[in-house]
Amino acid sequence: MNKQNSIAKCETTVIHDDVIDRVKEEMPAAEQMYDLSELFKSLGDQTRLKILFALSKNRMCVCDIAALLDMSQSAISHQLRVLRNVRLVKFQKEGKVVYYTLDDDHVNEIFKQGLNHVRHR
Amino acid sequence: MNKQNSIAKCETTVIHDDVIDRVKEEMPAAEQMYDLSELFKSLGDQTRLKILFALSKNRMCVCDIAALLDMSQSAISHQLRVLRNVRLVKFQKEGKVVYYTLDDDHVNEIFKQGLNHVRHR
DNA sequence: TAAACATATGAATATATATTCATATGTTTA
DNA sequence: TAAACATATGAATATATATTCATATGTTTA
Repeated sequence: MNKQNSIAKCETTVIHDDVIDRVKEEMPAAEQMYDLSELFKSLGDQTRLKILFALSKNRMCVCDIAALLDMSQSAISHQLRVLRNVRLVKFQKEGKVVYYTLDDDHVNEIFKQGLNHVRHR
Repeated sequence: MNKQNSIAKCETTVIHDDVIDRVKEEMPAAEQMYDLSELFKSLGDQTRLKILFALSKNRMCVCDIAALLDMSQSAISHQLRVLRNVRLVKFQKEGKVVYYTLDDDHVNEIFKQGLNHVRHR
């Protein structure tokens, strides 16, 4: 009841119906929005950012990354899975060692833009 | 004890000490990493992405956005605060209405790169 | 000035997620 | 083949966060 009221109230006092209609049509498909949010979500964590930054310099095995970041092997492995899921990293097995690398160069571009924004205030 | 053991074990079996040392030096400052992760974190949510996308098309007031996304005014207001905190949006008051706009063009660039990645598989 | 209104915000709640712990899996080597 | 090892992963836990609800704040208008 409270919810209904406030929505009704809001709808009647909307300032620009025309803008809302137009923007609604231009809004990207729900699935793309979802994928995009998953991608940025995966970038929104210091541990994963550090992993990606490290991999942008060199391929590294799980144990290397754990040592670099002073974190447990398990924690790194879990985070690498997140990065794999959004295709930010890929890996090659060499014996029992698994080497991770960046999947493509988009990451570096996104990084660059992000740093631009952060530095620019 | 378990933790100590596993870290010690890992350190002795690290594959590339040289790489680790070098990458450690090249790692961006902790504060930049933090800011960057906060920026991407703010992009890692569908509601906020939709808000940003909408604002890239037109300035809109809070009530417009709530109507567009079919969400409560409060929810939108809370999310706008997150976006303000990372300087992705700014606002102008006109009477009792508050119009929000994108703070700069970086967002659009980051968006574009993100969509490239998502579409490219 | 009082009422109407747009927005902001604190507290509560539900949900998502990062890390740990224990252990499974698969490969190499003695 | 058994032991050593690198990595992956499920369950548990602690913490972060999105939304709701109630209400405060500040502006306009009757």
